[in-house]
Amino acid sequence: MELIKRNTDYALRALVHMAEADNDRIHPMGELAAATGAPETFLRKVVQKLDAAGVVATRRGRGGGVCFQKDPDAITVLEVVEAVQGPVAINKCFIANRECDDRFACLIRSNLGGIQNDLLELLRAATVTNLARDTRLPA
Amino acid sequence: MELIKRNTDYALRALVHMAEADNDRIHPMGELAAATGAPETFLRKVVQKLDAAGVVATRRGRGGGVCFQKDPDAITVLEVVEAVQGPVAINKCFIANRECDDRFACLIRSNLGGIQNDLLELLRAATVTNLARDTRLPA
DNA sequence: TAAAAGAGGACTAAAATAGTCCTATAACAG
DNA sequence: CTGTTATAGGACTATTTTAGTCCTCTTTTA
Ligand code: FES
Ligand code: FES
Repeated sequence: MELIKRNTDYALRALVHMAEADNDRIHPMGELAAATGAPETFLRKVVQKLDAAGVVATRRGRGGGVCFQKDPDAITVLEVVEAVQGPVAINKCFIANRECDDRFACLIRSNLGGIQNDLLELLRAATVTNLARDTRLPA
Repeated sequence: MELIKRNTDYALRALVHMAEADNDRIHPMGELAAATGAPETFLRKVVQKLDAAGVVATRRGRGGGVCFQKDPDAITVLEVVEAVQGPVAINKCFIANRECDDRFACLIRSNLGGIQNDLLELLRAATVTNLARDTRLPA
């Protein structure tokens, strides 16, 4: 099982690419598709979601493309994942309030709850800028 | 996206049920199916994997069923998930070594690596016994 | 030795993921 | 004011994963 699906992977690659090719340049989809290895038509859909989430902005027409709407420092991995894939949860019952019948219900749920929170925190702690700089190297 | 799929959910429910109905009793599949709400034929497959992983032991024939092979204190959520669903990863490249072309490859991977480890640690920290006792209540 | 129980493989159904295609709309250059 | 370049967005399809069923076989013990 992978937490990050293809669409989010593409999104992260695109954002990292944009963060590397510094500043406020506008990046046409074609460039992003080439840079990420994603099919352009598919990447479009992904970027549309990032746009809807306010992570990037897009412009149509000649000279159009994609640019950051938020500072890449402030874009967390969690918000990218949620924008592109939808909610992240350790178990179904943390997304919709189903799957719970009286007996097991809240023992498992309440104890997994801690893990759920920690998981989200983990994803919230990493930003696009983090991903774009190799943190393995000494500062 | 849910980290824990139905099969693992059933497995955890069954294990929690066994841990609650204390000691070394042998639990027939029918009982576990009723207790978990899982279709019995499906639960069988799940239990077989727990068996293969050495988490539980099974006995055939009259009076047969399922019992713990490991102390429920020592059974981590991670090992249940891995036994039933297979490997857990934040991204595909942490399972198989694909999906990586030179450019993005290791920046993203190396930085997500930390999250990957933390995630596994999180799942390793919780045991079946933990799940069976409501940790919200004061000690 | 028959009934009760799990083993295991082949199969099917449903849902999520990944991707395509086609038409429309926006921006700008000439 | 029109053609070209670009994204928007919906409908569609293909592939893969998840979930579940079914049937036959073996083990165990009353
Ligand atoms: S809320 Fe999911 S098993 Fe109880
Ligand atoms: S290893 Fe997965 S994107 Fe580089």
